Amino acid sequence: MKWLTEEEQASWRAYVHATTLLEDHLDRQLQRDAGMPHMYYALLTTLSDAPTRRMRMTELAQQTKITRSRLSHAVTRLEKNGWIAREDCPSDRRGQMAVLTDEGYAVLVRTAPGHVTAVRSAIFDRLTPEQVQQLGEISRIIAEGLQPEGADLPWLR
Amino acid sequence: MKWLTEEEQASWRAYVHATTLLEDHLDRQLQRDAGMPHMYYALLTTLSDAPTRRMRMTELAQQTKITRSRLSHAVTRLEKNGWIAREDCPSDRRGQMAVLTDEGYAVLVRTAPGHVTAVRSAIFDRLTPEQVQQLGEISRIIAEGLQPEGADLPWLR
DNA sequence: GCACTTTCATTGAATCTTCAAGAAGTGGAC
DNA sequence: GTCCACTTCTTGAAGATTCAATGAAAGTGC
Repeated sequence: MKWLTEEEQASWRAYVHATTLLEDHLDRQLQRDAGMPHMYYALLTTLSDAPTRRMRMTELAQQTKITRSRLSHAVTRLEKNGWIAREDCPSDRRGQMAVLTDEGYAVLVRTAPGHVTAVRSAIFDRLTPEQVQQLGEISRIIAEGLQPEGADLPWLR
Repeated sequence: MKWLTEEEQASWRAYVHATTLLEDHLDRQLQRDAGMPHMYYALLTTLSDAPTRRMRMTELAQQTKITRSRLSHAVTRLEKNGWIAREDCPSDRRGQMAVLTDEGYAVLVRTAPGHVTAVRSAIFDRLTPEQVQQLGEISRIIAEGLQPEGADLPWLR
């Protein structure tokens, strides 16, 4: 059993603090300005990047790294807001498509600038270009290690 | 209004993915092995580092970067587990101390190795020493920017 | 002492997440 | 075609978090 070195402990503590504060900060910013938490906002942006602004539930869950259950609940809520609609999947009768509505897209258009500003001022305005690159690389390594990668293993849970 | 560059976007996406997956992973590991989510575990470890294993509520909230409200609810739950006890603060009658019980300490002793292993294998075993240092530095910069620092400004909320 | 402001900590309601269970469809073996 | 294992998505209940409001004590100015 190998413990953490002093340096590792310090980095770990700093990481936990930073992620806690940042999540809190962005959730609050988006709750105030867009009426939803950050994860819900991420669902909308992910959909908006999809070819026809729609995606299978499972794929949306995979791309946003959340469980299907969580996604189901979230979509139910966003559907009530009129920002997402559900459609049957034409090729698989078990499937559902989540569709970004025009109204949902409008919310995104309206709130994206404020959100980008929040992200910028919390992170990118404070980091050097090298650090931005390092953050990306480190994040990719960590994320990679936590994903089954192995294609069709149970991807999460 | 300045948008994010390609590189910034990529780093941001990777960061969100990594933190989502990691939080999920550690919450699950600790829920399974210690019967509590990561944040609750962090409360116990923070207390265990304190001089007499006790701390004022506000200070505990500050050190763990959470709101007092969240802490109140968490301590209520951990009190039910018998892992934390509340004591009146001798010097300030408004105050409460959260005390790590022997039972709570025992849980920590029993589960710390497994948790450290989980953290190691998810992060530190995958990063070079330089990257560990970079992660710490980047995290400190981000955390610093999100804390009022300004001493007695409303520190959070 | 007295009014006023601030701080400490908690509470309840609404919201969000997790977990386990379950309904329905798919696809392969035979 | 039938059986069986697997995938897709949803659901309800339990637990966690947020937000606004509150009571009580401490500090401040006079």
